[in-house]
Amino acid sequence: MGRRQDLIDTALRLFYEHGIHAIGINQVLQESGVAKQTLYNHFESKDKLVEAAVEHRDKLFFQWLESRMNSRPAGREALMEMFDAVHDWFNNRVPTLHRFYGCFFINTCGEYSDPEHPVHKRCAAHKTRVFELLKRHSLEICTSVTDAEELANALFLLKEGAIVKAHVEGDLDAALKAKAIASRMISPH
Amino acid sequence: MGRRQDLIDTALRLFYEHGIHAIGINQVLQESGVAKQTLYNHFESKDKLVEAAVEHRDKLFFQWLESRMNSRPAGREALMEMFDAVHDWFNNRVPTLHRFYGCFFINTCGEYSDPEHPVHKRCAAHKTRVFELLKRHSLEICTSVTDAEELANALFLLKEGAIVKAHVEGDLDAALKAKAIASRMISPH
DNA sequence: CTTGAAGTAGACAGGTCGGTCTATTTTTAA
DNA sequence: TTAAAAATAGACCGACCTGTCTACTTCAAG
Repeated sequence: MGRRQDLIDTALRLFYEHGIHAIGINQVLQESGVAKQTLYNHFESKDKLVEAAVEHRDKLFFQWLESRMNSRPAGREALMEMFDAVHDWFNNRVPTLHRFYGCFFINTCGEYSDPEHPVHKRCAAHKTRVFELLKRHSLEICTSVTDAEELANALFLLKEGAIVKAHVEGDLDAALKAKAIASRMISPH
Repeated sequence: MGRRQDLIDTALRLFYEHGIHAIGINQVLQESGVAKQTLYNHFESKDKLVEAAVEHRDKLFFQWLESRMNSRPAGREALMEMFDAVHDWFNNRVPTLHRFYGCFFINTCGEYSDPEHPVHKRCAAHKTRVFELLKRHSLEICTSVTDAEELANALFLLKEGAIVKAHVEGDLDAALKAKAIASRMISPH
């Protein structure tokens, strides 16, 4: 793996569980077993490590979601699969995503509220990427681009809402409820 | 107002904008113009001040939302008004809620992920309170309690999703898009 | 006028923060 | 085998952290 990746993995795990400003560089070093100078050979500052952790989470999450959706026929079934996938995530059945502590990107934007900050921008880019994935599948079952965008938007909001409800209120069935709503929205097509 | 409220107001403003762990007690003291000992006369620790800030935000936000919804006839119109209200919030037209930095409760849960932590619990209680408000109005236009709960849940998810989209992606029209979706969901009733 | 509560200013304590530096050891490749 | 590169441990820096303590001031109620 290499020390660089060890640092990113450990940092991501700690940042995700406790928040970024609550975790010091020394804790990342101790838990990863890497020396301080090695960290600063790979990253010029804590902020750069944060950026790398966000980028890594983006890759992990997006690839997981995309492959889950690709396991089903494009369009309606893939879109429904998204809700089953996040349901598994909420209920800690996806080890690669760690234990569920809400959405890392939402949480991180709570700590980096300035939309011009590189960390915030990376979080925004992740969400946009997921939205484009939904839009791609929505196009399969919609008669116009406008309809597809509206459907993708609706599904996106339901998914984000479910993440929030699952994390803040501890509602482990939030994804299934969102799926039921989404199902009703698509079926009349 | 009194020093205690000065501290809560200042703490809430700073916590909301920058996150809780990024703000030190000394900064709250400096910006509020209160002495350190006075803070520790009113609050036994920073955590208690955080709790008070969350409680205050709950009061501010809920009273604002409820009064906005009460300005319209109960039921469908009040529910639609919710989306107009949060639209104003996203676009910084609600001074009492400060400039928009996403949902303080969502952001705070990102920093206090343990669901047993008092701060997390207060955030969850806030969301539940809002949900109950939606349910109350949903009951006005639904034929069964089950239907009302499902409608309230759908509207809740759309609203939470819109908050996330507005904050993370900077989509200032997220509330209006959510409203359009909600409108289509209610009209067939 | 006095007494006591509340607030102020600021030093202080022990610890952690991000980050730099040195000196040593391990690893890698020529 | 040897020289360069990478990683190590850990001291060190100045700043900041939460929280305590002391000494002084403000001010209202009796």
